[in-house]
Amino acid sequence: MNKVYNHKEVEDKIYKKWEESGSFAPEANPKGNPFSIILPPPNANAPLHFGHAMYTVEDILIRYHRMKGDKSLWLPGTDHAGIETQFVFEKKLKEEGKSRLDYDRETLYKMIENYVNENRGGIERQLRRLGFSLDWSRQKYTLDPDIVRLVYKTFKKMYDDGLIYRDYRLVNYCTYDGTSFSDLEVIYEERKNPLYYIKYGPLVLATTRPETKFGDTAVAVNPADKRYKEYIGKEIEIETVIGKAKIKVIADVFVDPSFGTGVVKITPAHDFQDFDVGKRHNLPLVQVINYDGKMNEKAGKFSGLYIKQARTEVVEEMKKKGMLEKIDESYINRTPLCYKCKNPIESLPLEQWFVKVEGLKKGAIKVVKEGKIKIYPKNFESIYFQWLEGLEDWNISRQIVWGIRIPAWKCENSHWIVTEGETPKKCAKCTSKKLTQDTDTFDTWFSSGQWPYVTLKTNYSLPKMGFDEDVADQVLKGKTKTYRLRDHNFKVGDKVLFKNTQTGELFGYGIVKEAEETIIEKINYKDESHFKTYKSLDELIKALKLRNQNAKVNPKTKAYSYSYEFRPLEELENIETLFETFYPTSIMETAYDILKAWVTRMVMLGIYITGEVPFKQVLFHGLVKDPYGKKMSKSKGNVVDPLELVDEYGADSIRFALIYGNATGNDQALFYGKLQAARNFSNKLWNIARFISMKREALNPKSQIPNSLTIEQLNNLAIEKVDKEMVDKVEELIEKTTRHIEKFEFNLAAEGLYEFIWHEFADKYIEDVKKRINENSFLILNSCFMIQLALLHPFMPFITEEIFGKFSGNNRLLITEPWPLQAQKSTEKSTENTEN
RNA sequence: GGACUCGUAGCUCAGUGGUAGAGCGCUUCGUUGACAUCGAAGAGGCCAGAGGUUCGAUACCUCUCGGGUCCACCA
Repeated sequence: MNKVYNHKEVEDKIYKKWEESGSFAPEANPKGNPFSIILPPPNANAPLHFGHAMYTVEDILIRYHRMKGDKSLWLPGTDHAGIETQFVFEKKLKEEGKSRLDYDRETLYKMIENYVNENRGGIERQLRRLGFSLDWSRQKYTLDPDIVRLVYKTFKKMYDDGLIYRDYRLVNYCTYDGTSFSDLEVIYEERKNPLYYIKYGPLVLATTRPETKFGDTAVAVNPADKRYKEYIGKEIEIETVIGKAKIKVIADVFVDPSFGTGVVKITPAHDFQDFDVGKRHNLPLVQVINYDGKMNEKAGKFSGLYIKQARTEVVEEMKKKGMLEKIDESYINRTPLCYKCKNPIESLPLEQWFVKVEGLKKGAIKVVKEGKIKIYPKNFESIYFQWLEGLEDWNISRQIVWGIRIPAWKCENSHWIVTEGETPKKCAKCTSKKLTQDTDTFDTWFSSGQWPYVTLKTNYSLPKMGFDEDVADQVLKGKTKTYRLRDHNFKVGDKVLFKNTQTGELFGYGIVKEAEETIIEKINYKDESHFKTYKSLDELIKALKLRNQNAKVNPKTKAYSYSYEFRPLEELENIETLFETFYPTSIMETAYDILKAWVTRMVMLGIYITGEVPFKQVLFHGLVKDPYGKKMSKSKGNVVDPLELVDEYGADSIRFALIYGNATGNDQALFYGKLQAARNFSNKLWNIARFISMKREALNPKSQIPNSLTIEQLNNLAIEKVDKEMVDKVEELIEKTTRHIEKFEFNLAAEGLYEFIWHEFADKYIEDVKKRINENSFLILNSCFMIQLALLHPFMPFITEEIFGKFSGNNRLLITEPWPLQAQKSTEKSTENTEN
């Protein structure tokens, strides 16, 4: 062993070992209680940023439960991130001097698809480097055909249940990006917007939007406002920049008499509040701004001008005609902006699909109130409730191509036909065959809001067998074939899924018709390996003798031959999926900043589709800021690639540093000192291991010294007072670490381990035992350390696994070793306690 | 306007109803075999301020001040 621990020599090797052992899949503990976490899917369009390293919390939980013997599933996936991705891509196009309008829908989609696919592999590599024990065989992507099919189904069901409706309403519309947005995607900024006092016949009103004047269908005053009492309900004659007009004066309580002059113009087509007022008073909707951000023909001679230009020119004209009483140039208000491009968001009337949230949100509130979902840290509960209580119907239409296209068609008579994805032949109402599909796609959160359900529902619990393209083709043609496999031990009648090795797509399943155990020989020939099968070991030896080779047969050369009866893909839907075992998932662990956009939607949709909550617990972690405490963002250029730091400090140190000294749910700034401390800690571990292995050799190089003993065995072994105390303290450490992990106090668990291993075990105990080491004290020393390694494994998996491997020497892996237990309290002792 | 959160050592942050903790930094000392990515010893805090509850508050409650975040959205 080297004096200094070198993570670079260890990490990739260990990760490969884990993967090859199949430990990441729930099959590692097939009989345990199910425990599952779905990875919050990162956006597929970009590499991970440092904040994603906080997934460490999930890995800690998964590794802990796996060691406890639970059937543990951590399911990875990526999200197509509709608007985010298309926005990034369009920016790229713009840099190349092009625009999305240069391409038709299909071409643009393909281009974005290619762009995204380039990044997806990178994300996977990053997650592996951080040591995350994700079950890669279950990986999912929001645009996988089987996922999309389920999303369609949900939409259809909601439509049939009356939970989805189409409505002509105001939406937040970005005329620059050409799409509408949900309320969550609008940001506000304080801006100086001059307040114009305009003469409206006998009245004067104040507005920041004089250019929308052409869309006014009323002016409003407060019913209690004595100044304007005489005008209420009457029509007044006004002068406008495009001639004389008449307009109604209405009374509505929403008008604040103290603002401006106490008179408001009502433009139902371009203001959310006015839209509501318009509904209350039956006012017509006059749209004067088009979706391209220009004034339309209703604006007379100003039509064709962009909003900003139109405003300037309208004001000029008003000045000329003496229609302006005054301008308050210093007026500041909060202007709605597009969260992506920062251009002003317009309120425009548009026909869209909406989700009726009333019932859904009540259900989502109820399950948390009833404790069916528990939220940690607890204070996020109030944010959850607050958001849901104020939630209004959810606009799920997006006018972009990147995403899941809405499976709805409109016939020539404007009837809508919603399907589960298939193209309808004719309209059900008027039998018209002239149908056009809605060009919009779903809001990304509509699909990711179903993530726990769809990922588990499209993953089958049967084992998967990969087949090459040509073999797959043969199987598809219905030929029964025999295949040789090394890793499985099936019986006749077992079912196996067939997967295309190249594309990863499932193409059917097979039932084992014949199964035979064989011996295989691996022959390396010109960089390629071939396998030869023999019926028995004797036959193999005979063959080798013929070739004048020595018969060195590895026990792993056992193989199994099977022939399958092929069954088609369509039948897959009737096969048991992971859903049955793992839904509801155990914990949803994510950054708190997507509580509203994602967590609430998963709860609403999860309950709606499955009748059950999608997860039993929600655990929030904080954000990782840059070293100055500022939020990391691409535009600021302070984003840190986790791989850079993994290279420098090792994955274990990154993981440990993120957990240590940070209370669950709190933000933290990236702090290099802490990374260094964590790296020093791993070196400390390494040198403890080095010391112990040196002593092992010095004591008795040949004899079999057991690797690990339980606390009970150690209790019987410890004679010296220091040893006894050490065993007691280790037992206490087991209790403490377990308790802290169970309570999601990962920082306390990590701090406890750090403190104990370094300052108790190394600084004191080893220093003491050094002078008096013998076989007995060595056993205690060694076993206590093995227990500490196991406790530390979820936090620092690589180095603990590496040391464990060096000590145990056999094929056991720490990742699937049992979690250390305290000594069983003897009945005698516990009666004593109760008597006291 | 509403909600949440933070204020503890020089810096970054844990923590607890009962003598105040870690990492980094700082001071002094230590080179023989686990480790200088180390060890030993040490300096450094009226735990933002005020009031209340309590035998006792840094912790619980109220208010004030000062950071941060989120929501609503102003014509």
